[in-house]
Amino acid sequence: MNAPVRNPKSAAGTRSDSVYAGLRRAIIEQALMPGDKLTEDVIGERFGVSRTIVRTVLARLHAEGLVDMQPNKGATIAQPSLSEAQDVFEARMCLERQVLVRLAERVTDDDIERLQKHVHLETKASEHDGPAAIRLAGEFHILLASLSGNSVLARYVDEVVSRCSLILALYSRPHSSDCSINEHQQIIDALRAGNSQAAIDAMDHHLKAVTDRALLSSTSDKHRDIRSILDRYAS
Amino acid sequence: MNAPVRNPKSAAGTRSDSVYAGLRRAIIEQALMPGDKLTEDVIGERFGVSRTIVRTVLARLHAEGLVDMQPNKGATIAQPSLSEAQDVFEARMCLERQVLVRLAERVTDDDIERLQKHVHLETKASEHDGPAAIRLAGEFHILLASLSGNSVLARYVDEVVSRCSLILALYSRPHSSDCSINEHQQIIDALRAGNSQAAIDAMDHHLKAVTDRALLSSTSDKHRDIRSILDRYAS
DNA sequence: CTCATAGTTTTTGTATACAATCTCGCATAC
DNA sequence: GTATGCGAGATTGTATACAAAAACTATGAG
Repeated sequence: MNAPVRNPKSAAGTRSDSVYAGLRRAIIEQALMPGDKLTEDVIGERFGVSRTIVRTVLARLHAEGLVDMQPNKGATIAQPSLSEAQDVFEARMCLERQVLVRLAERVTDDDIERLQKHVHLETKASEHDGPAAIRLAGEFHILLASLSGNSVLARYVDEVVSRCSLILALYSRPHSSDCSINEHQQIIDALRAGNSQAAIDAMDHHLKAVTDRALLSSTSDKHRDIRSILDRYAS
Repeated sequence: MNAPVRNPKSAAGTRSDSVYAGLRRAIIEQALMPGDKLTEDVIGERFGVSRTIVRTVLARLHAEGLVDMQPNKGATIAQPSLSEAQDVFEARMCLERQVLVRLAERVTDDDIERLQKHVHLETKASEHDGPAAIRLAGEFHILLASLSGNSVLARYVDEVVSRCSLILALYSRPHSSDCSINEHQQIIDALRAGNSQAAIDAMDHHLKAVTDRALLSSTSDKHRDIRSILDRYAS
């Protein structure tokens, strides 16, 4: 039923990793929308694991701010309030600035090339694959953070970027990526030139543009059936 | 066996919260030392809960970087490498600066008073209660972050400060608090005067002093028996 | 028609059972 | 004496069982 994936990545559980990855991707790509109910049985059934595993995964996603949990009422995709959203953006700005400060003084040609390659990927995906484009836009920032060489910074950036996907799903037009690829290119160019201040300015401008897109749209339907969606992410 | 604590705090589980709090405090106060084995059965027995609960708690502590987990080998109190330690300190510096930037422009007299009260607590504890002094020193920074009004910042500061306790346990003299109370007072004074730059400078100096205390001492014994320690934290 | 209510079904919280894996001691060979 | 296997016991990974709580449905009163 499920491929015997061996992902010797990091955490405790072993089988939970694939469920975690799938669910997370579904959220990031905005296939699952804020407010959607995450029933343990449903997820377990679709991914071919028991509730024990699902529960671990949901707790993890909750810790990252991607799902809300209420005692005795279960889990839903998080619906950050406007104030939470602002907090996330401010923290993100602070963290990504530090990433650029580090990168400016230690980025290698190899790093630049990887970044450039990623932007090409983004460009390609932007033309036909909506969901992947959203994910890739975020992953550019995650790649930056990971290249910075500070694992703590990398983890936190990963988290805030993911939460931003959620925020955009809530407050912006549906399926909008949170990044114009052009601005990513500007950051790379500034880094290549060794101009840390320009890179930071570009990032500031970039994130400010994203923040301003808060326009409050639909709060989603009552009880969507997530079964068919999960199937696409249970690979 | 266990007090029926009702802690309607935040997360998913209900009973797990008290185990989480107890275990966390034991780590912060350096009663449990880096490397100590955290056997699920032992913890469950001491806290009067099943392994299911313990497992949730350990996963949560792992996500926060306080415990290491290896597949099929279980959990131990985290032993951050020197490089991880540096990453934590750098992230902490970055986050706490932002906290002060925010505080400088919105701190109230009431906030100042709470901070001042906390430092008094620290002073009192420093004279007789070693473990509590360590915890209170960290909690000063957590209080600062929570007063900043940014929940994301607050959560991350909480995390890095906790990890710093661990780092100090590993690399500094045993039972040393990571803060001289005097420096906390300087930060309060700067905030009271509305001098944000002075506050940030004081914080920079403060954290730099902490960072420099990395001196690498003992890596702890092979297999300590944590049972008696847990009893003190299973209240 | 709206509201309240009782009973049924669904879903969550927790404990426990069982298999897979690891640890450690002990015997044996070299 | 050191190293190599082997086996008993301990520990973890996962599924399942069961009780408590919530959600839903349908019925009846006003």
